[in-house]
Amino acid sequence: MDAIHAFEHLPHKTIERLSQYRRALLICLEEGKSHIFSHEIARIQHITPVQVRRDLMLIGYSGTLRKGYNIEQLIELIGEIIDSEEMIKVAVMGLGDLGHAILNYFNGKRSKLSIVAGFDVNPKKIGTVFNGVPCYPVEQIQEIINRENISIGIITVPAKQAPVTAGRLIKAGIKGILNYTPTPIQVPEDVYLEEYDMITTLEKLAFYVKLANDKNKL
Amino acid sequence: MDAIHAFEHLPHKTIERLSQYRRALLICLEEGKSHIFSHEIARIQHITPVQVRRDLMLIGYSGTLRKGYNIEQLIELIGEIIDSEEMIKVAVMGLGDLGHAILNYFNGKRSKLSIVAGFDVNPKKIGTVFNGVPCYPVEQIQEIINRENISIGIITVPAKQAPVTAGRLIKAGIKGILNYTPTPIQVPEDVYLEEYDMITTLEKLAFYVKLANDKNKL
DNA sequence: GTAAGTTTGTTAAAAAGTTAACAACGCAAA
DNA sequence: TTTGCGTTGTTAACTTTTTAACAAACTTAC
Repeated sequence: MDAIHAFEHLPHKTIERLSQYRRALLICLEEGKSHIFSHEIARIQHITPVQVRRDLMLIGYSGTLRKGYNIEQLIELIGEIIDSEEMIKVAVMGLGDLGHAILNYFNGKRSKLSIVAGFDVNPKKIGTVFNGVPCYPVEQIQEIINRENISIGIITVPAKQAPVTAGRLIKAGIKGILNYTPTPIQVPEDVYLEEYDMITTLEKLAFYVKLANDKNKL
Repeated sequence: MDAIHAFEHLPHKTIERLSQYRRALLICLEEGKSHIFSHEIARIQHITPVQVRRDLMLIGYSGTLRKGYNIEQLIELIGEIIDSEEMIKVAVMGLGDLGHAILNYFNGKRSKLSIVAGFDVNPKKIGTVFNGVPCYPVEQIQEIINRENISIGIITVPAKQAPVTAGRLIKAGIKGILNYTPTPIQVPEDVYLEEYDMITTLEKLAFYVKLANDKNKL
Protein backbone atom coordinates (compact mmCIF):
# COMPACT_ATOMS: atom_id res chain seq x y z
CA MET A 1 0.00 0.00 0.00
CA ASP A 2 2.74 2.36 0.95
CA ALA A 3 4.85 1.20 -1.94
CA ILE A 4 2.05 1.88 -4.39
CA HIS A 5 1.74 5.40 -3.14
CA ALA A 6 5.43 6.00 -3.70
CA PHE A 7 5.12 5.36 -7.41
CA GLU A 8 2.78 8.29 -7.71
CA HIS A 9 5.66 10.59 -7.05
CA LEU A 10 8.12 9.18 -9.51
CA PRO A 11 9.58 11.94 -11.67
CA HIS A 12 7.94 12.28 -15.06
CA LYS A 13 11.21 11.64 -16.79
CA THR A 14 11.69 8.45 -14.86
CA ILE A 15 8.32 7.18 -16.04
CA GLU A 16 9.35 7.82 -19.62
CA ARG A 17 12.63 6.06 -19.16
CA LEU A 18 11.05 3.07 -17.44
CA SER A 19 8.97 2.51 -20.54
CA GLN A 20 12.13 2.71 -22.62
CA TYR A 21 14.10 0.44 -20.34
CA ARG A 22 11.43 -2.17 -20.59
CA ARG A 23 11.50 -2.07 -24.35
CA ALA A 24 15.25 -2.49 -24.40
CA LEU A 25 15.08 -5.25 -21.80
CA LEU A 26 12.52 -7.20 -23.80
CA ILE A 27 14.89 -7.19 -26.74
CA CYS A 28 17.77 -8.36 -24.55
CA LEU A 29 15.62 -11.14 -23.17
CA GLU A 30 14.83 -12.28 -26.70
CA GLU A 31 18.54 -12.39 -27.38
CA GLY A 32 18.91 -14.80 -24.50
CA LYS A 33 20.56 -12.55 -21.94
CA SER A 34 19.56 -12.98 -18.32
CA HIS A 35 21.36 -10.05 -16.67
CA ILE A 36 22.35 -6.58 -17.72
CA PHE A 37 24.61 -3.85 -16.31
CA SER A 38 23.54 -0.28 -15.78
CA HIS A 39 26.04 0.92 -18.33
CA GLU A 40 24.61 -1.40 -20.95
CA ILE A 41 21.12 -0.03 -20.49
CA ALA A 42 22.58 3.46 -20.43
CA ARG A 43 24.36 3.01 -23.71
CA ILE A 44 21.21 1.83 -25.45
CA GLN A 45 19.24 4.82 -24.21
CA HIS A 46 21.98 7.42 -24.66
CA ILE A 47 22.04 8.31 -20.99
CA THR A 48 24.49 7.80 -18.13
CA PRO A 49 24.76 4.65 -16.01
CA VAL A 50 24.16 6.76 -12.90
CA GLN A 51 20.83 7.81 -14.23
CA VAL A 52 19.81 4.23 -14.79
CA ARG A 53 20.87 3.23 -11.31
CA ARG A 54 19.07 6.19 -9.85
CA ASP A 55 15.84 5.36 -11.65
CA LEU A 56 16.04 1.76 -10.46
CA MET A 57 16.74 2.95 -6.97
CA LEU A 58 13.59 5.05 -7.11
CA ILE A 59 11.49 2.05 -8.00
CA GLY A 60 13.23 0.02 -5.32
CA TYR A 61 14.92 -2.54 -7.49
CA SER A 62 18.26 -3.95 -6.49
CA GLY A 63 20.72 -5.59 -8.81
CA THR A 64 23.47 -7.99 -7.98
CA LEU A 65 26.94 -6.65 -7.50
CA ARG A 66 29.18 -7.35 -10.50
CA LYS A 67 26.37 -9.25 -12.18
CA GLY A 68 23.95 -6.48 -12.92
CA TYR A 69 20.17 -6.56 -12.99
CA ASN A 70 17.99 -9.58 -13.56
CA ILE A 71 16.26 -8.74 -16.80
CA GLU A 72 13.16 -10.81 -16.26
CA GLN A 73 12.53 -9.48 -12.78
CA LEU A 74 13.08 -5.93 -13.86
CA ILE A 75 10.63 -6.20 -16.74
CA GLU A 76 8.14 -7.62 -14.28
CA LEU A 77 8.60 -4.81 -11.81
CA ILE A 78 8.40 -2.08 -14.42
CA GLY A 79 5.15 -3.62 -15.57
CA GLU A 80 3.76 -3.53 -12.05
CA ILE A 81 4.51 0.16 -11.86
CA ILE A 82 3.54 1.56 -15.21
CA ASP A 83 0.92 -0.88 -16.40
CA SER A 84 -2.64 -0.80 -15.30
CA GLU A 85 -4.25 -3.84 -13.67
CA GLU A 86 -7.04 -3.89 -16.19
CA MET A 87 -6.52 -3.44 -19.91
CA ILE A 88 -6.43 0.19 -20.96
CA LYS A 89 -8.26 0.65 -24.22
CA VAL A 90 -7.32 3.12 -26.91
CA ALA A 91 -9.05 4.62 -29.94
CA VAL A 92 -7.34 6.10 -32.98
CA MET A 93 -9.07 9.10 -34.50
CA GLY A 94 -8.33 9.18 -38.20
CA LEU A 95 -7.16 6.14 -40.10
CA GLY A 96 -4.99 7.87 -42.64
CA ASP A 97 -1.30 7.17 -43.08
CA LEU A 98 -0.38 8.20 -39.57
CA GLY A 99 -3.17 6.18 -37.98
CA HIS A 100 -2.07 3.14 -39.92
CA ALA A 101 1.54 3.71 -38.96
CA ILE A 102 0.61 3.69 -35.30
CA LEU A 103 -1.40 0.53 -35.64
CA ASN A 104 1.57 -1.08 -37.36
CA TYR A 105 4.16 -0.13 -34.78
CA PHE A 106 1.85 -0.93 -31.94
CA ASN A 107 0.54 -4.17 -33.22
CA GLY A 108 -0.64 -5.87 -30.04
CA LYS A 109 2.80 -5.86 -28.47
CA ARG A 110 1.72 -4.15 -25.26
CA SER A 111 -0.09 -6.52 -23.03
CA LYS A 112 -2.02 -4.01 -20.94
CA LEU A 113 -2.66 -1.40 -23.57
CA SER A 114 -4.72 -2.14 -26.61
CA ILE A 115 -6.02 -0.18 -29.57
CA VAL A 116 -9.56 -1.44 -30.02
CA ALA A 117 -11.21 1.08 -32.33
CA GLY A 118 -10.51 3.46 -35.17
CA PHE A 119 -12.72 6.32 -36.33
CA ASP A 120 -12.80 8.02 -39.67
CA VAL A 121 -15.02 10.24 -41.81
CA ASN A 122 -14.22 8.48 -45.06
CA PRO A 123 -17.20 6.22 -45.88
CA LYS A 124 -14.93 3.82 -47.75
CA LYS A 125 -13.03 3.04 -44.58
CA ILE A 126 -16.05 2.51 -42.35
CA GLY A 127 -16.59 -1.13 -41.63
CA THR A 128 -13.12 -2.19 -42.69
CA VAL A 129 -10.67 -3.80 -40.29
CA PHE A 130 -7.00 -2.82 -40.26
CA ASN A 131 -4.56 -4.84 -38.18
CA GLY A 132 -7.47 -6.23 -36.23
CA VAL A 133 -8.87 -2.80 -35.47
CA PRO A 134 -12.36 -2.02 -36.84
CA CYS A 135 -13.12 1.40 -38.29
CA TYR A 136 -16.27 3.18 -37.12
CA PRO A 137 -17.90 6.41 -38.28
CA VAL A 138 -17.13 9.36 -36.02
CA GLU A 139 -20.83 9.74 -35.26
CA GLN A 140 -20.68 6.54 -33.23
CA ILE A 141 -17.87 7.75 -31.04
CA GLN A 142 -19.94 8.13 -27.89
CA GLU A 143 -21.52 4.71 -28.28
CA ILE A 144 -18.27 2.86 -28.99
CA ILE A 145 -16.28 4.60 -26.29
CA ASN A 146 -18.91 3.70 -23.73
CA ARG A 147 -19.37 0.17 -24.97
CA GLU A 148 -15.67 -0.65 -25.17
CA ASN A 149 -14.74 1.40 -22.14
CA ILE A 150 -12.07 3.31 -24.05
CA SER A 151 -10.06 5.76 -21.97
CA ILE A 152 -7.42 7.08 -24.36
CA GLY A 153 -7.76 8.73 -27.75
CA ILE A 154 -4.98 9.26 -30.27
CA ILE A 155 -5.53 12.08 -32.74
CA THR A 156 -4.11 11.43 -36.19
CA VAL A 157 -6.53 13.39 -38.33
CA PRO A 158 -5.38 16.20 -40.66
CA ALA A 159 -4.01 19.11 -38.64
CA LYS A 160 -6.94 21.45 -39.19
CA GLN A 161 -9.41 18.94 -37.78
CA ALA A 162 -7.49 18.32 -34.58
CA PRO A 163 -9.49 20.73 -32.37
CA VAL A 164 -12.91 19.47 -33.41
CA THR A 165 -11.75 15.88 -33.05
CA ALA A 166 -10.46 16.64 -29.59
CA GLY A 167 -13.82 18.18 -28.75
CA ARG A 168 -15.58 14.99 -29.74
CA LEU A 169 -13.29 12.86 -27.62
CA ILE A 170 -13.75 15.10 -24.62
CA LYS A 171 -17.50 15.13 -25.00
CA ALA A 172 -17.47 11.35 -25.17
CA GLY A 173 -15.73 11.27 -21.81
CA ILE A 174 -12.18 10.27 -22.76
CA LYS A 175 -9.53 10.41 -19.99
CA GLY A 176 -6.37 11.01 -21.95
CA ILE A 177 -5.51 12.40 -25.37
CA LEU A 178 -2.39 11.96 -27.42
CA ASN A 179 -2.29 14.58 -30.15
CA TYR A 180 0.02 13.78 -33.05
CA THR A 181 -0.98 16.71 -35.20
CA PRO A 182 0.97 19.98 -35.29
CA THR A 183 -2.12 21.89 -34.16
CA PRO A 184 -2.28 22.36 -30.39
CA ILE A 185 -5.60 21.53 -28.76
CA GLN A 186 -7.32 22.60 -25.54
CA VAL A 187 -8.67 20.17 -22.97
CA PRO A 188 -10.35 20.51 -19.58
CA GLU A 189 -8.30 19.96 -16.46
CA ASP A 190 -9.36 16.39 -15.84
CA VAL A 191 -8.20 15.20 -19.25
CA TYR A 192 -4.55 14.32 -19.45
CA LEU A 193 -3.03 15.68 -22.65
CA GLU A 194 0.17 14.81 -24.41
CA GLU A 195 1.09 16.88 -27.47
CA TYR A 196 3.52 15.08 -29.64
CA ASP A 197 4.41 17.12 -32.60
CA MET A 198 6.72 15.96 -35.35
CA ILE A 199 7.54 19.34 -36.78
CA THR A 200 8.96 20.81 -33.58
CA THR A 201 11.41 17.95 -33.29
CA LEU A 202 12.53 18.33 -36.86
CA GLU A 203 13.02 22.07 -36.55
CA LYS A 204 14.97 21.62 -33.36
CA LEU A 205 17.19 19.05 -35.02
CA ALA A 206 17.73 21.41 -37.96
CA PHE A 207 18.73 24.16 -35.55
CA TYR A 208 21.45 22.10 -33.92
CA VAL A 209 22.69 20.78 -37.23
CA LYS A 210 22.97 24.37 -38.46
CA LEU A 211 24.78 25.36 -35.29
CA ALA A 212 27.33 22.59 -35.74
CA ASN A 213 27.79 23.62 -39.35
CA ASP A 214 28.38 27.24 -38.45
CA LYS A 215 30.95 26.25 -35.88
CA ASN A 216 32.86 24.14 -38.37
CA LYS A 217 33.00 27.05 -40.77
CA LEU A 218 34.98 29.21 -38.35
CA MET B 1 28.14 38.89 -34.60
CA ASP B 2 27.78 39.01 -30.87
CA ALA B 3 24.05 38.58 -31.13
CA ILE B 4 24.43 35.48 -33.27
CA HIS B 5 26.70 33.92 -30.71
CA ALA B 6 24.15 34.46 -27.99
CA PHE B 7 21.65 32.25 -29.76
CA GLU B 8 24.00 29.32 -29.40
CA HIS B 9 23.33 29.32 -25.73
CA LEU B 10 19.56 29.42 -25.80
CA PRO B 11 18.13 26.67 -23.62
CA HIS B 12 17.06 23.57 -25.52
CA LYS B 13 13.53 23.96 -24.31
CA THR B 14 13.41 27.50 -25.57
CA ILE B 15 14.42 26.35 -29.04
CA GLU B 16 11.57 23.85 -29.00
CA ARG B 17 9.10 26.45 -27.89
CA LEU B 18 10.23 29.00 -30.45
CA SER B 19 9.35 26.55 -33.15
CA GLN B 20 5.95 26.09 -31.55
CA TYR B 21 5.37 29.80 -31.06
CA ARG B 22 6.06 30.38 -34.71
CA ARG B 23 3.55 27.80 -35.76
CA ALA B 24 0.89 29.32 -33.55
CA LEU B 25 1.79 32.81 -34.75
CA LEU B 26 1.47 31.82 -38.38
CA ILE B 27 -2.06 30.65 -37.71
CA CYS B 28 -2.91 33.89 -35.91
CA LEU B 29 -1.51 35.88 -38.80
CA GLU B 30 -3.74 33.95 -41.19
CA GLU B 31 -6.67 34.84 -39.00
CA GLY B 32 -5.86 38.51 -39.52
CA LYS B 33 -4.43 39.35 -36.11
CA SER B 34 -1.50 41.73 -35.97
CA HIS B 35 -0.60 41.59 -32.28
CA ILE B 36 -0.74 38.97 -29.55
CA PHE B 37 -0.34 38.94 -25.76
CA SER B 38 1.95 36.62 -23.90
CA HIS B 39 -0.99 35.01 -22.17
CA GLU B 40 -2.60 34.22 -25.51
CA ILE B 41 0.49 32.42 -26.77
CA ALA B 42 0.77 30.72 -23.41
CA ARG B 43 -2.75 29.42 -23.55
CA ILE B 44 -2.26 27.89 -26.97
CA GLN B 45 0.91 26.12 -25.88
CA HIS B 46 -0.27 25.08 -22.42
CA ILE B 47 2.42 27.02 -20.63
CA THR B 48 2.53 30.14 -18.46
CA PRO B 49 2.71 33.70 -19.78
CA VAL B 50 5.92 34.22 -17.80
CA GLN B 51 7.57 31.48 -19.71
CA VAL B 52 6.63 33.07 -23.00
CA ARG B 53 7.94 36.45 -21.91
CA ARG B 54 11.11 34.92 -20.64
CA ASP B 55 11.75 33.11 -23.93
CA LEU B 56 11.17 36.31 -25.86
CA MET B 57 13.45 38.17 -23.50
CA LEU B 58 16.15 35.62 -24.22
CA ILE B 59 15.93 36.22 -27.94
CA GLY B 60 15.85 39.95 -27.33
CA TYR B 61 12.40 40.71 -28.64
CA SER B 62 10.37 43.48 -27.07
CA GLY B 63 6.62 43.80 -27.26
CA THR B 64 4.54 46.87 -26.81
CA LEU B 65 3.05 47.53 -23.45
CA ARG B 66 -0.65 46.78 -23.36
CA LYS B 67 -0.61 45.87 -27.02
CA GLY B 68 1.44 42.72 -26.97
CA TYR B 69 3.86 41.40 -29.55
CA ASN B 70 3.86 42.20 -33.23
CA ILE B 71 3.15 38.85 -34.82
CA GLU B 72 4.82 39.48 -38.13
CA GLN B 73 8.03 40.80 -36.57
CA LEU B 74 8.17 37.96 -34.11
CA ILE B 75 7.78 35.32 -36.81
CA GLU B 76 10.56 37.03 -38.69
CA LEU B 77 12.88 37.07 -35.70
CA ILE B 78 12.23 33.45 -34.77
CA GLY B 79 13.05 32.55 -38.34
CA GLU B 80 16.36 34.40 -38.13
CA ILE B 81 17.25 32.41 -35.07
CA ILE B 82 16.16 28.89 -35.78
CA ASP B 83 16.25 28.76 -39.56
CA SER B 84 19.38 28.23 -41.52
CA GLU B 85 20.46 30.75 -44.16
CA GLU B 86 20.59 28.11 -46.84
CA MET B 87 17.91 25.49 -47.32
CA ILE B 88 18.39 22.44 -45.13
CA LYS B 89 17.56 19.31 -47.05
CA VAL B 90 16.00 16.21 -45.58
CA ALA B 91 15.64 12.60 -46.67
CA VAL B 92 12.99 10.18 -45.46
CA MET B 93 14.14 6.59 -45.05
CA GLY B 94 11.21 4.29 -45.63
CA LEU B 95 8.13 5.42 -47.52
CA GLY B 96 5.59 3.32 -45.68
CA ASP B 97 2.62 4.74 -43.82
CA LEU B 98 4.73 6.77 -41.44
CA GLY B 99 6.93 8.19 -44.16
CA HIS B 100 3.85 9.22 -46.10
CA ALA B 101 2.31 10.76 -43.00
CA ILE B 102 5.37 12.93 -42.48
CA LEU B 103 5.36 14.07 -46.08
CA ASN B 104 1.69 14.97 -45.71
CA TYR B 105 2.06 17.00 -42.54
CA PHE B 106 5.21 18.63 -43.73
CA ASN B 107 4.10 19.42 -47.19
CA GLY B 108 6.42 22.29 -48.13
CA LYS B 109 5.21 24.53 -45.36
CA ARG B 110 8.67 25.19 -43.92
CA SER B 111 10.55 27.61 -46.08
CA LYS B 112 14.07 26.72 -45.02
CA LEU B 113 13.63 23.01 -44.49
CA SER B 114 12.69 20.75 -47.31
CA ILE B 115 12.23 17.03 -47.77
CA VAL B 116 13.84 16.31 -51.11
CA ALA B 117 14.23 12.54 -51.23
CA GLY B 118 12.70 9.31 -50.05
CA PHE B 119 14.35 5.91 -49.94
CA ASP B 120 12.75 2.50 -49.89
CA VAL B 121 13.56 -1.12 -50.54
CA ASN B 122 10.26 -1.91 -52.21
CA PRO B 123 10.91 -2.03 -55.98
CA LYS B 124 7.34 -0.95 -56.66
CA LYS B 125 7.93 2.36 -54.94
CA ILE B 126 11.23 3.17 -56.60
CA GLY B 127 10.80 5.86 -59.22
CA THR B 128 7.43 7.02 -57.94
CA VAL B 129 6.86 10.54 -56.65
CA PHE B 130 4.82 11.20 -53.51
CA ASN B 131 3.89 14.75 -52.62
CA GLY B 132 6.62 15.96 -54.90
CA VAL B 133 9.26 13.76 -53.28
CA PRO B 134 10.90 11.12 -55.49
CA CYS B 135 11.62 7.65 -54.15
CA TYR B 136 15.08 6.20 -54.68
CA PRO B 137 16.51 2.74 -53.96
CA VAL B 138 18.54 2.62 -50.75
CA GLU B 139 21.60 1.61 -52.73
CA GLN B 140 21.76 5.10 -54.16
CA ILE B 141 21.79 6.77 -50.78
CA GLN B 142 25.40 7.95 -50.94
CA GLU B 143 25.00 9.34 -54.41
CA ILE B 144 21.74 11.21 -53.72
CA ILE B 145 22.84 12.59 -50.39
CA ASN B 146 25.97 14.00 -51.95
CA ARG B 147 24.23 15.30 -55.03
CA GLU B 148 21.37 16.97 -53.18
CA ASN B 149 23.50 18.01 -50.23
CA ILE B 150 21.12 16.40 -47.74
CA SER B 151 22.05 16.90 -44.10
CA ILE B 152 19.16 15.33 -42.17
CA GLY B 153 17.66 11.85 -42.34
CA ILE B 154 14.33 10.76 -40.91
CA ILE B 155 14.02 7.07 -40.13
CA THR B 156 10.55 5.66 -40.70
CA VAL B 157 11.40 2.08 -41.63
CA PRO B 158 10.05 -0.93 -39.70
CA ALA B 159 11.51 -0.96 -36.19
CA LYS B 160 13.89 -3.88 -36.75
CA GLN B 161 15.56 -2.14 -39.64
CA ALA B 162 16.24 1.07 -37.78
CA PRO B 163 19.86 0.32 -36.82
CA VAL B 164 20.99 -0.75 -40.28
CA THR B 165 19.22 2.24 -41.81
CA ALA B 166 20.96 4.52 -39.36
CA GLY B 167 24.26 2.93 -40.31
CA ARG B 168 23.66 3.73 -43.95
CA LEU B 169 22.83 7.35 -43.20
CA ILE B 170 25.91 7.76 -41.07
CA LYS B 171 28.15 6.19 -43.67
CA ALA B 172 26.70 8.53 -46.26
CA GLY B 173 27.77 11.48 -44.11
CA ILE B 174 24.48 12.69 -42.71
CA LYS B 175 24.62 15.40 -39.98
CA GLY B 176 21.41 14.78 -38.08
CA ILE B 177 19.03 11.86 -37.62
CA LEU B 178 15.46 11.82 -36.47
CA ASN B 179 14.47 8.30 -35.48
CA TYR B 180 10.74 7.67 -35.38
CA THR B 181 10.98 3.96 -34.73
CA PRO B 182 10.75 2.44 -31.24
CA THR B 183 14.22 0.91 -31.66
CA PRO B 184 17.00 3.10 -30.28
CA ILE B 185 20.00 3.59 -32.56
CA GLN B 186 23.66 4.50 -31.98
CA VAL B 187 25.41 7.35 -33.73
CA PRO B 188 28.92 8.82 -33.57
CA GLU B 189 29.45 12.01 -31.62
CA ASP B 190 29.33 14.39 -34.52
CA VAL B 191 25.88 13.25 -35.63
CA TYR B 192 23.02 14.94 -33.86
CA LEU B 193 20.35 12.41 -32.91
CA GLU B 194 16.76 12.88 -31.90
CA GLU B 195 14.82 9.80 -30.85
CA TYR B 196 11.15 10.32 -31.13
CA ASP B 197 9.30 7.28 -30.05
CA MET B 198 5.54 6.97 -30.14
CA ILE B 199 5.22 4.09 -27.73
CA THR B 200 6.94 5.80 -24.82
CA THR B 201 4.54 8.70 -25.04
CA LEU B 202 1.53 6.42 -25.14
CA GLU B 203 2.73 4.38 -22.17
CA LYS B 204 3.41 7.52 -20.19
CA LEU B 205 -0.05 8.81 -20.95
CA ALA B 206 -1.55 5.48 -19.91
CA PHE B 207 0.33 5.67 -16.63
CA TYR B 208 -1.07 9.05 -15.71
CA VAL B 209 -4.57 8.08 -16.80
CA LYS B 210 -4.32 5.02 -14.58
CA LEU B 211 -3.05 7.14 -11.70
CA ALA B 212 -5.98 9.52 -12.01
CA ASN B 213 -8.34 6.57 -12.14
CA ASP B 214 -6.87 5.04 -9.01
CA LYS B 215 -7.20 8.32 -7.16
CA ASN B 216 -10.85 8.64 -8.08
CA LYS B 217 -11.55 5.18 -6.76
CA LEU B 218 -10.48 6.08 -3.25
C1' DG C 1 -4.67 64.77 -13.86
C1' DT C 2 -4.91 61.06 -10.94
C1' DA C 3 -6.06 56.47 -9.77
C1' DA C 4 -6.85 51.80 -11.21
C1' DG C 5 -5.89 48.30 -14.14
C1' DT C 6 -2.93 45.66 -17.66
C1' DT C 7 0.91 44.02 -19.62
C1' DT C 8 5.77 43.87 -20.27
C1' DG C 9 10.72 42.85 -18.88
C1' DT C 10 13.71 41.25 -15.41
C1' DT C 11 15.61 39.46 -11.30
C1' DA C 12 15.28 36.18 -7.75
C1' DA C 13 13.60 31.93 -5.80
C1' DA C 14 12.04 27.30 -6.29
C1' DA C 15 11.61 22.94 -8.40
C1' DA C 16 13.03 19.33 -11.38
C1' DG C 17 16.43 16.80 -13.34
C1' DT C 18 21.29 15.31 -14.02
C1' DT C 19 25.88 14.34 -12.75
C1' DA C 20 29.63 13.59 -9.52
C1' DA C 21 31.55 11.33 -5.73
C1' DC C 22 32.25 7.68 -3.05
C1' DA C 23 31.42 3.87 0.31
C1' DA C 24 30.33 -0.92 0.18
C1' DC C 25 30.75 -5.15 -1.64
C1' DG C 26 32.44 -9.14 -3.84
C1' DC C 27 35.04 -11.44 -7.51
C1' DA C 28 39.50 -12.55 -9.64
C1' DA C 29 44.25 -12.70 -9.85
C1' DA C 30 48.53 -12.76 -7.69
C1' DT D 1 45.60 -14.09 1.83
C1' DT D 2 45.52 -9.67 0.00
C1' DT D 3 45.39 -6.40 -3.62
C1' DG D 4 43.00 -4.45 -7.33
C1' DC D 5 39.09 -3.97 -10.12
C1' DG D 6 34.28 -3.41 -11.43
C1' DT D 7 29.74 -2.63 -10.08
C1' DT D 8 25.96 -1.18 -7.22
C1' DG D 9 23.33 2.14 -4.19
C1' DT D 10 23.05 6.58 -2.30
C1' DT D 11 23.97 11.22 -0.90
C1' DA D 12 25.36 15.63 -2.27
C1' DA D 13 26.41 19.08 -5.68
C1' DC D 14 25.32 21.04 -9.76
C1' DT D 15 22.64 22.42 -13.83
C1' DT D 16 18.60 23.37 -16.16
C1' DT D 17 14.04 24.73 -16.21
C1' DT D 18 10.04 26.78 -14.29
C1' DT D 19 7.62 29.88 -11.40
C1' DA D 20 7.10 33.90 -8.48
C1' DA D 21 7.56 38.63 -7.59
C1' DC D 22 7.58 43.14 -8.81
C1' DA D 23 9.00 47.61 -10.94
C1' DA D 24 8.06 50.20 -15.04
C1' DA D 25 5.19 51.90 -18.41
C1' DC D 26 1.17 52.79 -20.79
C1' DT D 27 -4.25 53.21 -21.11
C1' DT D 28 -8.43 54.10 -19.70
C1' DA D 29 -11.87 55.80 -16.64
C1' DC D 30 -13.13 58.97 -13.60
